[in-house]
Amino acid sequence: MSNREVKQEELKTEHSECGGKYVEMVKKINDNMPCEEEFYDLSELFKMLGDSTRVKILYALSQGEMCVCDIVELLDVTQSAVSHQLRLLKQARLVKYRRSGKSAIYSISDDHVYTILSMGMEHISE
Amino acid sequence: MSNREVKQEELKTEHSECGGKYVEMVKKINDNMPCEEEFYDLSELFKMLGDSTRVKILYALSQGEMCVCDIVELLDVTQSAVSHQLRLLKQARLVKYRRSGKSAIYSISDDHVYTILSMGMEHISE
DNA sequence: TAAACATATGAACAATTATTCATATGAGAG
DNA sequence: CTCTCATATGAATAATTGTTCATATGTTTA
Repeated sequence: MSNREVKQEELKTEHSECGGKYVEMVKKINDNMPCEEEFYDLSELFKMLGDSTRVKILYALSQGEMCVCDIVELLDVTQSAVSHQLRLLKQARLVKYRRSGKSAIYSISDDHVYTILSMGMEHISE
Repeated sequence: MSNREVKQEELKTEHSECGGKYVEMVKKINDNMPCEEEFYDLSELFKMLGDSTRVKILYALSQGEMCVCDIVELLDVTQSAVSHQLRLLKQARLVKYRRSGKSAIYSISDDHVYTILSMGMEHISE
């Protein structure tokens, strides 16, 4: 018996008495709940945006590709800190990079990132 | 002399030699950088979405308002944990609530939240 | 008013995480 | 090959944060 089935069983038999008004809805939602992994990935994505250094980096890169030393200069952050954060962003596939001589040129890896950022900015200015 | 002006001064005089290719662009971006507070607020917003319990709660509420015990049942989380997280979400104005008898009915506070969530879900399924 | 239920909250603990410092790697210039 | 610049990385530290447990608050019902 899967976890989901167990959960439904509980829904049928053990729903608290708090109202009952929502029992049906809850049952329905439960049937269509994204799986654990999906929620995990989603929260990991937002976690990446949930740090002001990283958000600054992403904002900068959203204006165009640039190398690490540009970012260091633009923001008020150590080279080491920027590099560490870029590694995380790269792992999360939010940015990509290429080497060019001594420099490493970073850029936003796809348009979704930019859209999410804009949504966020729109939201905080209401 | 403001911080921003100092920054620009540095840009003119101390830009690393790494390329120079981006100096002009960096200068331009620097002039239009959102302020520290804006970045802070933005990252705080995403931080709220950067936890799988909270994301689950928000997803549930995106399907319709419900009381705490519904959420507890739907997700696999303690009542206490849910309550703590709801407080944070409320503080961040991502959810609102009203009392109805013994229950507290929570709901998403505005459509932006839903949009950002959807964007995120779209992104992770590429 | 007492009992039962729904929710909230404070304190403690464990886990995660961002930054710093020191140093390593990589790449071009001389 | 050596020096210098650009970037990366490991270890240590400090701070933040999510959950749990115990208990408090608030609301209805008997």
